[in-house]
Amino acid sequence: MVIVFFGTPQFAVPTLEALLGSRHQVPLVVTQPDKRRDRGQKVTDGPVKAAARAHGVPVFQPERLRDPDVAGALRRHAPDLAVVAAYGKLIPSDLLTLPRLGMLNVHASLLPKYRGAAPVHRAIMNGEAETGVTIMRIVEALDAGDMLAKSVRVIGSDETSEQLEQALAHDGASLLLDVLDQLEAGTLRAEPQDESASTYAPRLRKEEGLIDWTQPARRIHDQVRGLYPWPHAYSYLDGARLIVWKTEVRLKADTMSVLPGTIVNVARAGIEVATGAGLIALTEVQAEGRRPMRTRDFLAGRPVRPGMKFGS
RNA sequence: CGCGGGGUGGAGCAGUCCGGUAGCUCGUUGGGCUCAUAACCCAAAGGUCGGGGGUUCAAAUCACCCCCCCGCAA
Repeated sequence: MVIVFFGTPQFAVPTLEALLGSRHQVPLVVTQPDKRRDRGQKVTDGPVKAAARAHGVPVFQPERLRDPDVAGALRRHAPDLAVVAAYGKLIPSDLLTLPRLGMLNVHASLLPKYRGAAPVHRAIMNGEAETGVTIMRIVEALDAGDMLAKSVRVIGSDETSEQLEQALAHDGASLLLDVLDQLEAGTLRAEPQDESASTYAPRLRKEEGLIDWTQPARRIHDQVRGLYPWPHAYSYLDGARLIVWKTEVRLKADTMSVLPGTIVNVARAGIEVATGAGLIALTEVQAEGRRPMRTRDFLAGRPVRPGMKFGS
């Protein structure tokens, strides 16, 4: 089949590469316009753009999908199908029917749960035990199309969004190839989503990284790994912001009298902080202007003592 | 030219404003103590102070240029 690919971030790359390595043809990759990012406002290629160029596939970066030349550009390739993986914007309805067989989406959740932009991060932050990938048809409503295939994946108790997302990206890539086989064989079965069971996983905001120490240790741990590596969890110590990269939940019940956010023990293995329920040990942190480092190293040059308190 | 922070033995930091023997915590190596240890005691090795030229009797420290790292913002 001739397949046009839509995608932008790292999550989409395995799917793109799976298609490029398959018997299908990908004549065009559509990705978000380059943005100035990083300090110095440099313009750098996004992951999908870089991957497409590395494979010599033409890249199309329309400012707006509603622009008339977009449909024309797609039509020129007479696609049988379009595959979307984390493109970053809604596809206008008049484009959905442009490919002969419509458009499919690789979504990183077990739909109808976690529709939206940040399904992986939200699943971890909510302490889910498992999640997965769903291949669905794209319809006008966000992530509401009929489901064609699913794969389930267990979430490790210390797994980060970065690790989980990468794993799901590969699950999704191979699952998509299966679906394409079934599509061609005519054996595909579509299952409608149960609207009443749907939940929404909105885009992450920076402020969600601020740690609320009155939350239970388990929940803070989920927040830290869910927001890893972006936008990351943080707090304030001695008036300076401290990014928290890695934590461990400590099951100690003898510190209930200490105010949440108070450092109760300083050890090489981690700075133990009182929370709303239990202790949490900070094992990898990053101070302002510094690189991320193990707590052991952080402590070598800083006067951190029990009794000090994190602000929020 | 988007804003700001930083680059000092292997790691993390102090010293820089007010130039003049490079320091702290840890690690490493050797020795000691101990039933034992991530503990403790003694000793040692290890540094072109990011790079370059400049000012000076003298530069980690002052002025200038460059490189690299980090956060914010996007």
